[in-house]
Amino acid sequence: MEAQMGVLNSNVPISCDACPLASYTVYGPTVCGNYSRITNLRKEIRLLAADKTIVRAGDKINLLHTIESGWAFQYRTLSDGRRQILAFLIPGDIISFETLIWNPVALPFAVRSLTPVRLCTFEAGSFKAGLNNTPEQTKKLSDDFSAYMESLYRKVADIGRRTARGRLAQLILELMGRTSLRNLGSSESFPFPSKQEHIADALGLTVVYVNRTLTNLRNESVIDFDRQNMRILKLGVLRRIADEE
Amino acid sequence: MEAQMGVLNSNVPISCDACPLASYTVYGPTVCGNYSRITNLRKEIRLLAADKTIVRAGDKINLLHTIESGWAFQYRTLSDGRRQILAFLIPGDIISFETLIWNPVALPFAVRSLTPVRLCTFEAGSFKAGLNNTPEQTKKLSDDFSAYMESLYRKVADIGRRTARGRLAQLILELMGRTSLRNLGSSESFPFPSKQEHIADALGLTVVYVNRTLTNLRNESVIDFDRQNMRILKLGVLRRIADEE
DNA sequence: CGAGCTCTTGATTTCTTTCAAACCGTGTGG
DNA sequence: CCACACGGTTTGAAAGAAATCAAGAGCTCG
Repeated sequence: MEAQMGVLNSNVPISCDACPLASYTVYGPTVCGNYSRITNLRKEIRLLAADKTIVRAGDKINLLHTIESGWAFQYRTLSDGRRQILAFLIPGDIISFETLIWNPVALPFAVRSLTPVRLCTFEAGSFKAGLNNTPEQTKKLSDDFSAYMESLYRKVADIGRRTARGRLAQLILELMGRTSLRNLGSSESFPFPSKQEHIADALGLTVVYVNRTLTNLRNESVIDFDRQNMRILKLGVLRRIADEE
Repeated sequence: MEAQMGVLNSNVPISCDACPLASYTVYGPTVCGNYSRITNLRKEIRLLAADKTIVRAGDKINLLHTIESGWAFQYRTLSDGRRQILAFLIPGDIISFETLIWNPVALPFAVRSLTPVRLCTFEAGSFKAGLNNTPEQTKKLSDDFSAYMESLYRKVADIGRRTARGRLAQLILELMGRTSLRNLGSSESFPFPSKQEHIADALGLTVVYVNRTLTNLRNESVIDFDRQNMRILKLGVLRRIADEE
């Protein structure tokens, strides 16, 4: 299964300089110049099955997790159980930016594995201290944080103002872009291991309606998909839908 | 009009230690111990009429604004003009947290005045340098940022998962809480100078439907309101609606 | 006093949900 | 190796929530 995610299939920790994802992480620049600092700071590698809690909402975490393989997602639940997914996390992502900026914080969301995941865990304090303050490192941190905020704000606008088709198109394009940047997929096809239920929870829709909308797009040959992959057949059309609907 | 907001009605800049809102700002602790530092850092006071642009989306701002009186709001617009309000800003709020954390950033949202506003503007660089790093100051920054993020995440979940009544109740309670913390209102009544159109844009609804929902709650005697104020008549009921719907 | 907003209400349409059932692939046990 | 159970997907029919269209009422400000 991990092999399907295209990263690693062994349980043996590797040093960060051998990690194909290292350069994409928040600490990428630090790893490049000085990888042993990071490797030494790593506390452990955690292996988790699919659909397991990684952190709970309200936790005061002093650990910092990076995803080495597999997908996870941040979410909140309402008192009656309705769930809203705030973001999907893919290999190279950090579980919680807020912990990096100010710790310890009571997390405003929970995080759960979507597929089996391998997590690199660090202790927040020493980790932050270990981030050398090169201009590159600072910029990387800033850029990653900005991108995260940007996608969060966009999400509010999308959910608030777009139709189901538009939201879906936005989500597909966002994940296409993010997987592509990390060499996990291309603009034609990328891994998308989530169930339609997760898509629904991410877009503020019901599973049934997500299915209908997805099926529409498939019937129009805009996209094609199965349990594990999303294929974009007409990128232009998808972009138009994402922009206009 | 500014008098209605309960703060100031003169154009004359005052020193921060005389400002009734100073202790609520991000630099509150710094002002308390050392207000002259902040007052000296202040570049100018800007006066703006209602419905004027404060910053544009994409701007790389190196100025940092704090609201001294009046309301403003952060928003994004889609390509076809649909608008989503991301947050209302009230006296004591900072226009853009991101600028405080990492600058200069291309702003992921625009900000516009809702009522006439008085802004205290600072240069971002010197301002950040001027924030002395007392534990209190650090904590205040951290707390404010956490609260901001929390309300952002909650907004995603609310818009994605709640019914119109639930969203409205959430918004009213949030603003009740925030104005109350700053002595701008109470749990019974607080200033709420926005048009129903803004409420609609904040909740991802249409004006017409906001009006109907608002009218419902008024008919049920849960709230009462006019152009400038919101009154909560049955706090318990409102809380229940906010929680369950 | 009139022009122009904003708010309010009614009628209708569209989008999305809900409920229900069938379908499909996969893994499991006999 | 087949039957069955299970979780996820798909489809249909009907109900419900929210949007749209349209017009009138009420303020506010020049």
